[in-house]
Amino acid sequence: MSLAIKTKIILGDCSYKLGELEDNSIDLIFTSPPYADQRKNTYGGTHPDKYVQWFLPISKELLRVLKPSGTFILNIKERVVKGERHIYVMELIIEMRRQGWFWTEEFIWHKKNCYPGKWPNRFRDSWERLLQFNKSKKFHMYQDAVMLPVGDWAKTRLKKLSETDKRRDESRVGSGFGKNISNWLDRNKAYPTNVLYLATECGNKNHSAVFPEALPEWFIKLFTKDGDWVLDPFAGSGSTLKAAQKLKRNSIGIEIHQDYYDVMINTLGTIKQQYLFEKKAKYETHSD
Amino acid sequence: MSLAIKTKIILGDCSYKLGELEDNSIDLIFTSPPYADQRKNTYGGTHPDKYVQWFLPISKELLRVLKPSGTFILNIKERVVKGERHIYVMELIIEMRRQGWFWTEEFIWHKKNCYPGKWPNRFRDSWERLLQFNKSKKFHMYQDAVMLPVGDWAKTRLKKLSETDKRRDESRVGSGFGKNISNWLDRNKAYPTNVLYLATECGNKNHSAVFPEALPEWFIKLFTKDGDWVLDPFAGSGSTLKAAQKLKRNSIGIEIHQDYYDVMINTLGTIKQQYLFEKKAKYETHSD
DNA sequence: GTTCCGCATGAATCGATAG
DNA sequence: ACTATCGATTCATGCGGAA
Repeated sequence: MSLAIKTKIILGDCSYKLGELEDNSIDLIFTSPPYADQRKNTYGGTHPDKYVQWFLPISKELLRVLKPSGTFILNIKERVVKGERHIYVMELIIEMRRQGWFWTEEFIWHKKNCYPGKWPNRFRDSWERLLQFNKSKKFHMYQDAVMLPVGDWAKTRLKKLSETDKRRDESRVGSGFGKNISNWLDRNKAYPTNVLYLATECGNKNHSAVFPEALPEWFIKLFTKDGDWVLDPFAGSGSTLKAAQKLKRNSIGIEIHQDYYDVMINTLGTIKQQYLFEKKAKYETHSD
Repeated sequence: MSLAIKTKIILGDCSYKLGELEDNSIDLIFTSPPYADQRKNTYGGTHPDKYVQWFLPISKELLRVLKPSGTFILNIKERVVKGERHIYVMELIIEMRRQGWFWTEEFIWHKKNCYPGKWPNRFRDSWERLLQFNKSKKFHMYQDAVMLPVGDWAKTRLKKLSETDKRRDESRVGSGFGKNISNWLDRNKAYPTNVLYLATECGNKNHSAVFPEALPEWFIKLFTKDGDWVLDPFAGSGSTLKAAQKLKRNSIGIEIHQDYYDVMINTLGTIKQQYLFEKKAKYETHSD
């Protein structure tokens, strides 16, 4: 038994590939499916009127693979169609509840930097939904893992201190000084709210992510613990998996597009699908 | 003819009192109806399951009284029922669209200071919906009225512009200087987004408002001009009407509760319902 | 090494134009 | 009439090169 963390990437359509995963095996699903008719060049693009119909079979599979104590976070935003916000997200929530999901909460991602533009009838859209669904009303939530510094005054000081602390932590492990710092930090921490104020990461990489790594990171901390299993059925460039690795969680990503798959293989250093099937080992939950 | 601004307050249930208003006469409806089961002591308290059914006749009347160029802003947030967010807001949006409303946009009120509290399965709720509905796709919007000072990005640019301006000033004294300045001022402002980051007003008063005055103020600036008509069918302590007065808009408030009605009468110095009926003058759109 | 500046770029949306 | 494509608009961010 080692403490090795697994990151498994599957190339293919999650509509089919989810069938390979076992029942009640995933602790957190965090994903951002392609929005309706968006990203046409990389994904097919689903018409807004058919979006719910397309997504429901997938969400049914997600319900199957999720542990009863697990959580599903769905990052989504309805687009504007003919001057109106389309209602497919509303309809999806209603239909997923019929499917057996509990719609526990709606978090908001308030984007620091949103897309530019000016229109006579509309301002720039600077927020997205992070819908929390659960399989049961008893789910795991580790609130202490995402506590925040209190107030603006503390924020600036904490930033500097935490950076200093990091460096010290690397050079001198267990010097006793870090403990003082952490005590000081604890006293100045508060629980966050259901609004996340984060910037998008844009213009840095070949395949830029649709959300910053801090987003999955926050939810992974909140809803899982070390060694738990995280799933992203629309893995894209792998932000969710990267965050999971960083936090020592096992993870599975499914991605239909070869380019993104390659990016993940190169970036994450993973157990590939081939390995899985050659060994006839599914994503076993025990460690090697 | 004077430029006097009218503020009219009607005591009664808006389900009935809206019938007294003329068709196509209101430029902006801004309201925050009693949330489901939330204010049992002051209002009847509508059960979440019957909320849509209760609200639809009211929204039908609102559709009638609104000008085709007008806007309806609905401040609402679904409550948690048995560990889940209830879906009555989703259902309401879908049903109001069937009624003929366009669901143009969803603004978010991101609360700077939200209610304290701690629960094992949920963080504090720090946002509310501000649903924008329209009667037609051609509605009035005065975006310049709500422009904001630009952030850090502009500061650098501003520096450069002022330098350019200086050079121009040196080479051509007097000519075109004013024009440059006005460009400079214009560029100092940016359009806002669809997220409003405002603090709640702490309940220092007897009848605390459910939203800060800055909230209706922002939408009144954005969707009306001087002398337009603003309606709040759930006027409460009168924040909407106060903002309308301040901005020189005519307004009508309907309030079912005597206490709140009295507060408004004392605060706003208004034309009362009695006056209206004695004179047989409805809320005429011409000024006195 | 810093700081500063320029520049590209993003889950966008509208209106006009073309087929 | 209905869909498809294109240009214009616009701002926070991060990167790279320069001072």
